[in-house]
Amino acid sequence: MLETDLPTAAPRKTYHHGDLRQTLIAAAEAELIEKGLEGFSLRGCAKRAGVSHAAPAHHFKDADALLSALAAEGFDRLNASMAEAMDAVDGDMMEKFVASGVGYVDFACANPALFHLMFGSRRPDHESPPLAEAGGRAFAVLTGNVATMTGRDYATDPAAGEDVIAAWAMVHGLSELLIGGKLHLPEDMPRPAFKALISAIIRRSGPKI
Amino acid sequence: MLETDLPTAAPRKTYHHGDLRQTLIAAAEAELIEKGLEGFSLRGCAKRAGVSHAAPAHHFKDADALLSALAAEGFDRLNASMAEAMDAVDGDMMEKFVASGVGYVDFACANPALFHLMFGSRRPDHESPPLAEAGGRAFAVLTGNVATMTGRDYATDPAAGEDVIAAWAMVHGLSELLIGGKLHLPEDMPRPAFKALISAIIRRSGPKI
DNA sequence: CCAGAAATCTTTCCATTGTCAACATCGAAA
DNA sequence: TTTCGATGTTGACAATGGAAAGATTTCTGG
Repeated sequence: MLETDLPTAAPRKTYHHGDLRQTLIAAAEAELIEKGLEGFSLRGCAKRAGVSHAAPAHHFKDADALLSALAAEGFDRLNASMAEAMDAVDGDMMEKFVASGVGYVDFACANPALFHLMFGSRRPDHESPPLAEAGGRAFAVLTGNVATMTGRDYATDPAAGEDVIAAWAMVHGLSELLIGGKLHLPEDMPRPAFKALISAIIRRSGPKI
Repeated sequence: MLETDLPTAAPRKTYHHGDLRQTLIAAAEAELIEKGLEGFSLRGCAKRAGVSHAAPAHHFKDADALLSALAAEGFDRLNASMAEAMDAVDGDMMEKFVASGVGYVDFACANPALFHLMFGSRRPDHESPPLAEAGGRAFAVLTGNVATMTGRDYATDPAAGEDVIAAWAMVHGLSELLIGGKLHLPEDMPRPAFKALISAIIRRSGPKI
């Protein structure tokens, strides 16, 4: 194992850390990436942050609360990934819709452990306001896109439901299968080919307009 | 909490259990259903089976090996659910294809904890022969259906890849979102309406023939 | 039928983990 | 400056997975 740039203990001068809360969230992500959610340990996070094993308790009620905060941050980054992908495209609305889906899948592939925490775990408290709101914003991107394309509003028009569910299920299923290693794509598949494949598949799920 | 029919300790007469291996797998599923994968404990399984906490070691290398065996059983039951759904339909191949997808989603909804173990956890050893083979059989159902409909073989024709991936991603994404509580379908949605919705969405992912 | 071997189960022990309680240190407001 | 809340540390506890060693039963070869 060579040099890693993941956060690690850096002996500090002051008794107080200064920004332990944020440091712990970063440490939790590093812990998640290295050990996976199954091997995640709160004491490991504390060690990475260079504090004693009980220090996190002053910032997070328990280990799950720390994971909740990390998951909320994850949803914000997922939103950013989708927004960035949409902005990078200037075509019609359908193209932007597909691009946002690619952004969703890209985020999952780039952050498998985080994605798994966000969607595949009951450890974070998904009802906690910060997490629920961040998740709601991601959902809003999707419903907004569908509304723009079809003119149907998810909130008021039940007919929009099928479009929204289909689109979300498709990008989510792709993400889960890819990061779960269930799909064995060619190892050396170039980025453009990968993008084209994902885009074509996402297009199938899109609303018929 | 009222009466439960989940396996529980039944004091035994003999020193040897008789069929501890299978009993432990059943106990593991009960443990999973009640506590979730996060709260799963090997000692809890042993208690359910009515044996000491170290007894499982004689049948499973470690806790993950027990989960692997349970996951393999899960894949067999997933296969059965898909096969049953297909057999219950006598229409053209597309209808059977859609039915198998509904069987996939139904299995997930009926066994959320097991499904999560099978697809959303790194605790089972997915390379272990029993598990890998059971998973392979499920995959074969899908590729077989696509081949029957389109005449393209996944193994030899790369063009079949998109069809297979799209179909699998769609049913898998639906399953994950439904059991993750992310999709808020009307609580009282009747079974026929639910089935129609799922079928319509699966149809979108199907091959164009 | 019987003695040894193998399988199965139990008890005991240990390291790790999350959490709690008690105490120490620091900074900011009164 | 003093006091107090926020932040950090140490020590303890119960629960857990796993290893080691002993107890009990079953199997197997003579």
